[in-house]
Amino acid sequence: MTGRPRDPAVDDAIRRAALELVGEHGYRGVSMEAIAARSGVSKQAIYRRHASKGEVMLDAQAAFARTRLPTPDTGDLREDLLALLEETFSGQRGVNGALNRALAAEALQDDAFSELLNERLIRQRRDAVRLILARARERGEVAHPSDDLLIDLVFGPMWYALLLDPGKLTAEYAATLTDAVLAVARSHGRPESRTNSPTSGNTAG
Amino acid sequence: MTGRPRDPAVDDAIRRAALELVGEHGYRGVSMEAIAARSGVSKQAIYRRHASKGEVMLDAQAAFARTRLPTPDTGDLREDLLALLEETFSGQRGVNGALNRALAAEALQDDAFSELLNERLIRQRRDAVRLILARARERGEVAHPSDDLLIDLVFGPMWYALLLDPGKLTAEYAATLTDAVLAVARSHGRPESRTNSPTSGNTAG
Amino acid sequence: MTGRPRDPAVDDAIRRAALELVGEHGYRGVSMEAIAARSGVSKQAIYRRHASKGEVMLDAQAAFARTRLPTPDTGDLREDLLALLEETFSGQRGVNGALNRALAAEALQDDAFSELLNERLIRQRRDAVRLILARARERGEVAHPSDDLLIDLVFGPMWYALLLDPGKLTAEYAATLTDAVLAVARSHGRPESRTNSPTSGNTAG
Amino acid sequence: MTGRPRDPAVDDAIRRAALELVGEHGYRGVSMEAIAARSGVSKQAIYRRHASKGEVMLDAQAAFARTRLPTPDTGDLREDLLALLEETFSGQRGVNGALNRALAAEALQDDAFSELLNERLIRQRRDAVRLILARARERGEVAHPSDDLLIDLVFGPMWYALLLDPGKLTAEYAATLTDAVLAVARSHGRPESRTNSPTSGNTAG
DNA sequence: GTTTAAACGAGACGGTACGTCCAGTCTTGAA
DNA sequence: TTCAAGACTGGACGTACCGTCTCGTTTAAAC
Repeated sequence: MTGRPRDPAVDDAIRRAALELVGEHGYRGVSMEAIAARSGVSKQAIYRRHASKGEVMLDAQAAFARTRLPTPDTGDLREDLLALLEETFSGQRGVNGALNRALAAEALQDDAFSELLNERLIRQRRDAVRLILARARERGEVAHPSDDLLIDLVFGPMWYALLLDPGKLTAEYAATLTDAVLAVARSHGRPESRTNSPTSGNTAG
Repeated sequence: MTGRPRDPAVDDAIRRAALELVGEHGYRGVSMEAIAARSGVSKQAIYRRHASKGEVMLDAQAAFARTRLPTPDTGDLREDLLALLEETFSGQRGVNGALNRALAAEALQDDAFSELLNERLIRQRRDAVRLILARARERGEVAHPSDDLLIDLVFGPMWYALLLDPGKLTAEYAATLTDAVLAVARSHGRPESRTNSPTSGNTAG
Repeated sequence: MTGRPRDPAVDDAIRRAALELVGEHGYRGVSMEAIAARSGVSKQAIYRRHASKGEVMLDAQAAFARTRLPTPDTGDLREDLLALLEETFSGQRGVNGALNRALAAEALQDDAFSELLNERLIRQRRDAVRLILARARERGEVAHPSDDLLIDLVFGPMWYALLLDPGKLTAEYAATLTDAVLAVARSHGRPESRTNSPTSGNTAG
Repeated sequence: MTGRPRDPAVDDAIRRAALELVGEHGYRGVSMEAIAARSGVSKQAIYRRHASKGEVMLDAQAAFARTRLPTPDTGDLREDLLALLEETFSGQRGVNGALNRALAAEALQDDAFSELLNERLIRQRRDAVRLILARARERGEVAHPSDDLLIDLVFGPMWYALLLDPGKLTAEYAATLTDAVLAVARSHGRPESRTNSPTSGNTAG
């Protein structure tokens, strides 16, 4: 009834092989077959744990990513955001970036996987920003009513860059984007009058 | 030296079959083999034109998209942007949306294809926004120095939504996003003084 | 290290399908693809066993031929040879003959396959004749020093007929050829004196 | 109505390319496509002249072979035969041998081609031997009633060797085979009594 | 200790698609 | 009408993975 317990070394071997192979051949160029061969593990053992290549990769990624995720708290929204963005952007280089792109690719073609990715990776990042915003909101730095939109403005351009030009994710771009998000955060999220009369402020009063 | 010229009817048949099949089985469920069978065209003929399934789809998509692409000119940035976004968002439903997601997935896994996608699809959309921004800038509606950032703020969240939750792309989200972009456009793109005099809040008053 | 053992039923299915298809469409008209389809076996499974269509056919042929191969022992060389030749010639009709011709064709174009054909089919037939000759030699019926030449005289004309006119392989031709081989067997394999004395004709008298 | 006449240079180019390619890649490894490419001639031009690769090769071969074909007339059957066989055997080396094997392969799988091969190549060789035999018969050197059988004994083993072991076609084998044919030629083609009584000669008397 | 049951490697299995090659035909423009 | 060029359909090639299925062996908990 109990049977032989799963060997944790097998899990590790799979993760290790997966990451190596992505580094060498890209996500596309990796097959379950190759992971099995490289890891010295049978295909059966992999399929016992993961339903698809995507899940293998997500597992490998999560095992790595779990360590990080800082939520700076400097008392200043701009500094907090900037720190988070710089950290996040710089993490999109190398194998890690390749893996992220691959996971996104998988999610784009498979709703169930999209769900999974959201749960295991995306949500945590969004929550980190949400926490920063909550603190800033208490300090009166945020006028905009929707955290979610602000978060979209943070990560949307990041994934967009990952899609078209990963090289764009520099510290400079992080700063530019931070300032843009700040501008929105300070706004009320409703169109101001375009007449620009000095009394426009009164409409809110 | 001349040889028999390519038959344009073949190009059309390929495009038509590709779109039909994506509609029926999704991008994943389409194979070059199936496209050839459905279109009554030989695989050779397809490979002569396109290097991969992605290119076939991109070509089919581009042939459709070429017809549209409105650049509203109402004399008001908010209205122009909103119109474009609503139009674009509503175009991400159904087969077209599925196709866009698939193309993005492909681009995420293949740099060469990413390039191609940029050239044939992305650039045109960005240019449409760029034109709208240029007109608004002349009218004094845009203070932010970088068109590119503003454009990133328009399309970044769109692709981000396509990745995680395509259902998010409603007219309402278009409006919310438009206002956010406007807020940034009106800003100077540089952080406001953070000297944090207790009266700083009054500047808005 | 052990792995799942090969399924002998697969071997059989391949052989059966191969023979059926040769009967229906001729060797030329058979493809690996068709063998796989007809046998309900994957192409992989076939290529795991055989490197080419030729090998598949040879295997099928050999599996059949293995059952037969009589070596008559009547105590008389002529009768033994005649029986073997009649049996062999009559076996070159219908599908079997077509198959033999095809195997020969394959061998003519591929040295490695020639080798294989020799090992698996030809050698056994030659050995059958060799055995007959050995017994006859003990009885003093064979003067010619070379078994191999005598065997060549048996099978050479057979393949030659298969090449140019398979219909020639009648019982009558078997008899004629048998007598010719006998004539050589009784000779010493060296030219008789050609001193050409006018009386040399008398030696036969 | 007359149109442009065919360019004989095209015929030559085809033949030349065909022979070159057979030499380089073997008959198997030659395609109409390759012949066209190598010769700088369009596929159309080839198909206008020849119905198949086999016919191209037969044409190329015939253009070469037409020059030779000696029918020695030394006044002695053995010498005539030996000369012919040595000449013929030595001609089966190199490209020529490869071509002959290929033509045979083609004939084995295609009755129409077999016919053609017979007409254009085989018949002439048989006739050469037939002529030699006729002269010998007049000199009383041939007792056997059937020229055709004797000819089969000459060429059968040759093709047989070509099939299984072309290296066998040495001058020595030519001699051995010649002697065997001679033995048959001197026989009556009917089985002698095996009792070997000295009176056996009388049965014919 | 012995059972017992699951995990393990190896690798065969039916499928499906891949991207390539060649056959034989057709279509262009030039000679 | 031929010619070189090259597009065209059709079909098979041999390969690569997929996810599943035996095999024989190993391992640890339950008896």
